[in-house]
Amino acid sequence: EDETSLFKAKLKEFKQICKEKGIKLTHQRMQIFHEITISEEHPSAEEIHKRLKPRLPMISLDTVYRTLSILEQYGIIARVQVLDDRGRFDANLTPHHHLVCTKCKCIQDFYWPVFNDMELPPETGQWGKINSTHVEIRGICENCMKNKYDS
Amino acid sequence: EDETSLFKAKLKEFKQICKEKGIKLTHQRMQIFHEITISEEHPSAEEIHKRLKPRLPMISLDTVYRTLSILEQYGIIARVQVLDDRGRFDANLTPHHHLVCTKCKCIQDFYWPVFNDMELPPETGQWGKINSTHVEIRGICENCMKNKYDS
DNA sequence: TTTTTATTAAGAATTATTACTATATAGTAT
DNA sequence: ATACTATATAGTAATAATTCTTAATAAAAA
Repeated sequence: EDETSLFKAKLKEFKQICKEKGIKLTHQRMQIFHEITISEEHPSAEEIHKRLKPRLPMISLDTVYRTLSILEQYGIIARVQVLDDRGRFDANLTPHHHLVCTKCKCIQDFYWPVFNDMELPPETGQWGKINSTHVEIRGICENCMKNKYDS
Repeated sequence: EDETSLFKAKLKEFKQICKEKGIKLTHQRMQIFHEITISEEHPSAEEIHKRLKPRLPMISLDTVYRTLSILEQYGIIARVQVLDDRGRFDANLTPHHHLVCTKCKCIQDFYWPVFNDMELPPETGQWGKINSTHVEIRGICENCMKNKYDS
């Protein structure tokens, strides 16, 4: 399918970067990269570790953390830090924004081309070198609104 | 000056809320409230604790955390969570946005009325109840750019 | 294949934050 | 002003997320 080809392209890019940067291409790294790439819900390191456990029973949490940091460092994935929660990761690098539920802490992507094309206010021009611009909307998701009398 | 009168107004609001909510107005709380209100650089709990230490040598870090949580809970201050860093706090509740340096982790406010008045993309309408919309720009601040060969 | 060097697993250490508990204090009634 | 009661505090212990340490292992280079 399309998803698979997208993943293959990403994997190729990943292998390329590893070669360029002299990073060893280990089985664990490939698996972690795969897991983060196919998932949509911005998982945490611990979540990824849990998902890999059945296939890689010996994989350590530290390796997951380390690998995610490296992927982030080389711009292959992005770190999403919202709320007072654990760090979470996102392999979607196309310009997008986040809807964050302050109750269940779910994160949903949304796209906003009109925003992406906007000119930033002049005061930001003197600040330094801008790398990313991102909108974070906080609120309560529909699902939590429905279950407001829970717990 | 103007700053002082602004602080006085905020303090009055704070006292009012304490009275309404049955929260006791302690010396520590007033001092913590003062410190967060006069500071511009979104200090962490630990930073506030450090700043209060000379005046209040016995103040515990736990009290600072607890008080900041209460202030946040009652909407008197806001929590700013960026990067993989500790939580930081902001007494500026007027709609504003953040420039975040990924190197020194400094946070600078900026204002963008044009953005505030924009209509959000339709897909966000179905998501749930929106409480806040905030732009986060990441990059390297001018100061870190200058000192790029440091450390 | 052998050597070199980076990476791994496991668990210890660290850091930010929260919980616990006996004492102290604010707010209120006396 | 004094006493009372509930809440807040300091100090310390506990927890949770993340990073560090080290000996063993695996990938890339020779």
